[in-house]
Amino acid sequence: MDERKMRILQAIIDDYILTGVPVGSRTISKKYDMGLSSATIRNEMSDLEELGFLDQPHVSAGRIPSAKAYRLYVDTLLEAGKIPNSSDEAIRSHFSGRVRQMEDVIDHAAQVISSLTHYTAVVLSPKGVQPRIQTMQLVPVSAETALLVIVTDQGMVRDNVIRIGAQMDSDTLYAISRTLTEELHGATLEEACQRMPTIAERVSGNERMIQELYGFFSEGKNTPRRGHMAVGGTSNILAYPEYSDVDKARNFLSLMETRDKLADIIRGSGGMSFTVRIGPETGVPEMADCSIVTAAYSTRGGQQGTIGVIGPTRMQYSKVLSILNIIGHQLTDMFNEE
Amino acid sequence: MDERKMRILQAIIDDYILTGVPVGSRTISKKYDMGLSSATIRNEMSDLEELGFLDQPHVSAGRIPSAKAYRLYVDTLLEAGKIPNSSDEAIRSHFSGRVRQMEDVIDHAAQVISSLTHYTAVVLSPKGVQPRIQTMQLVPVSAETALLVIVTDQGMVRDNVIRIGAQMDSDTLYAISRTLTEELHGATLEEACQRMPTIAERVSGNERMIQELYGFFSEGKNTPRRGHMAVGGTSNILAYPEYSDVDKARNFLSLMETRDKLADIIRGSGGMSFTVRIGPETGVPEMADCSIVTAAYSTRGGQQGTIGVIGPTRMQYSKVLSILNIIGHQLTDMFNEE
DNA sequence: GTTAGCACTCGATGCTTACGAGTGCTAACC
DNA sequence: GGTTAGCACTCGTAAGCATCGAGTGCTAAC
Repeated sequence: MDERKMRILQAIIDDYILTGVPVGSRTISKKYDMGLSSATIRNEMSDLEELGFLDQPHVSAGRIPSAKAYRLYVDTLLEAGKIPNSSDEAIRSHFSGRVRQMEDVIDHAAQVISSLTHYTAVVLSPKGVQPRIQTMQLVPVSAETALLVIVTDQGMVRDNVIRIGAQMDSDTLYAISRTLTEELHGATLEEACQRMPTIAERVSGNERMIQELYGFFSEGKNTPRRGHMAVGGTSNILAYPEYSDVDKARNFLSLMETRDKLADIIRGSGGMSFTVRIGPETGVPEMADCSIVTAAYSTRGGQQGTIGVIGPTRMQYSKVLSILNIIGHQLTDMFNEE
Repeated sequence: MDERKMRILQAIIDDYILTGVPVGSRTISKKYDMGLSSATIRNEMSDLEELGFLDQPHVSAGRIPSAKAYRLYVDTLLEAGKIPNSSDEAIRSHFSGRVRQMEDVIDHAAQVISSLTHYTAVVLSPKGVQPRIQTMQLVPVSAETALLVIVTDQGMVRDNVIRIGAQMDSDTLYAISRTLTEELHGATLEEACQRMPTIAERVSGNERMIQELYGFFSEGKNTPRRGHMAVGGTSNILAYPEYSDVDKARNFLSLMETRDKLADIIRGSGGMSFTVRIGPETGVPEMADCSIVTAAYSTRGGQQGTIGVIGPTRMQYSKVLSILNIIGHQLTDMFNEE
């Protein structure tokens, strides 16, 4: 695998990413002036095919890069560490200065990424360390219900309507809230469950509410909540001829709709700062011709969130990596300064 | 337009909805035993075409119902008031008894509707009367930020992180919350804006917070928040041959992604309890071959929410209407009992 | 080692033909 | 007069077939 083969392979990948059409020897020798005739290229291509870097759809078509080729290509990109930070400013301007809910930011990020890349974008809210309760507060809603608001140490907010046994005024609820915060400050949901007996003692005469709280905690602890997830640009994939087959497209799109499965797939990347999974590497049959690129961002407290792009294997990896890099940093900055 | 024509038209529509293939005279005379020969049917079909109820893709194909035919069909359905309540129980069981956030219910409803109908479902949160503030509460989040929770008279919850000028402990925030609730109880967001000067006086020394509150109110009042919207089963449309054309499918899907536009379209139905818009009646070019069926549900306080189904013009109207009817009632019940 | 030349492959394109579903019309029938 | 059998006609679809050309692999000359 000498340097010339490398250059030729590079050219083939570039061309194929651009056009999506199998590329022939003449194209390479003319368009990317290598100073070599098509016949020579042909010989090299034959070698590259033997090495497993190229596939041939059929004899009289050109070659297309194999997953192995993309892998090499991407590894080279990543190793060189040359993820360009082009147009950094332009991208940053997509996020206005207004302080917002984390969820809004996540939704927005998915929009921005998908519209910049023209692929499908997925953004997952941070997750990692078990969140710990910082403050609890009950807000009266109606005679029989109250809103339970929990602020975690990560600054995340979670709320849920619960039934309270009897009508209580705002002050009573506040008093209970203080007690709850006192007892549960710093606790994970799991610990909160265990401490319920103590709570029940201190807040006596509210069995109904205690029960609801318990239900809420244990539900929260058992369903490892995937947190918030935003998906943008699902229809973008249809623009690529790889998915002009309606059945394939439908499979893909319905996968995008089963949020839990999708979240698992995206999270499958582990906590690496960058991950690129190419075609079969994704391990998902519906994504045999897709690649998934993910990047991590983090919030204060070390929780890790994931942003990702799903596109055809012939994806503009370099562009995607650079965009994810910038937006990942952007998000990290935003969540840390808050 | 005698009764026999009506029966024939009915049969044609039924068959076309079922198969999606232009239906010929022989099919009608055989499959739906009318006691008439295909020749007679042919004559009647010719008449029906002249009347504008049938279209002919080309000479040697069968006929397909026109939008006018569907309109007649649906009107008959609706007038007869015979929206069947079949399998009511089965559908109701999809909603468990647990009290939940309105948003969860809405998301869930979209899932249920799309999986029952196999079309695309849209659910919009209630809207109508300007919501009025019932309770306001500030919950400490970090040194510089607090979570502002607003409960409206409809039992809706809205929250937003705001910056507070200085560090304040929970009691201080609670005291301010009480003042805010006192001053703003029963106010719309618009009125809340106007009353800010009074607030500023009573809560002096917190310019930063006052400013943030004002920003929040005026933003909320100006962007007529579309509320929450859930979409389910967008990929279902691809199962119908009408959308096997990739370009068409892409247009449709990207329309489904531009949430604001979609919300406008669905809301375009007004507050009617049932609406059916067929093909061109939708007024949306991307939906020329689609129909939109909507139903209303309501919360205590008379706010109106909308549930809707988007599918091909040859939609199973009767089934869809019945499902929307049941789920609409279901939602109304759920939101009223709370 | 490189390259021109050439036979060969095989999908894509386009044309012709055959088929058949379905129509409209006419004439006979009840 | 409504109904129906019969038949010519239309037109989209599928199948068959020749053609084209992009691209290859191989060989022989440079």
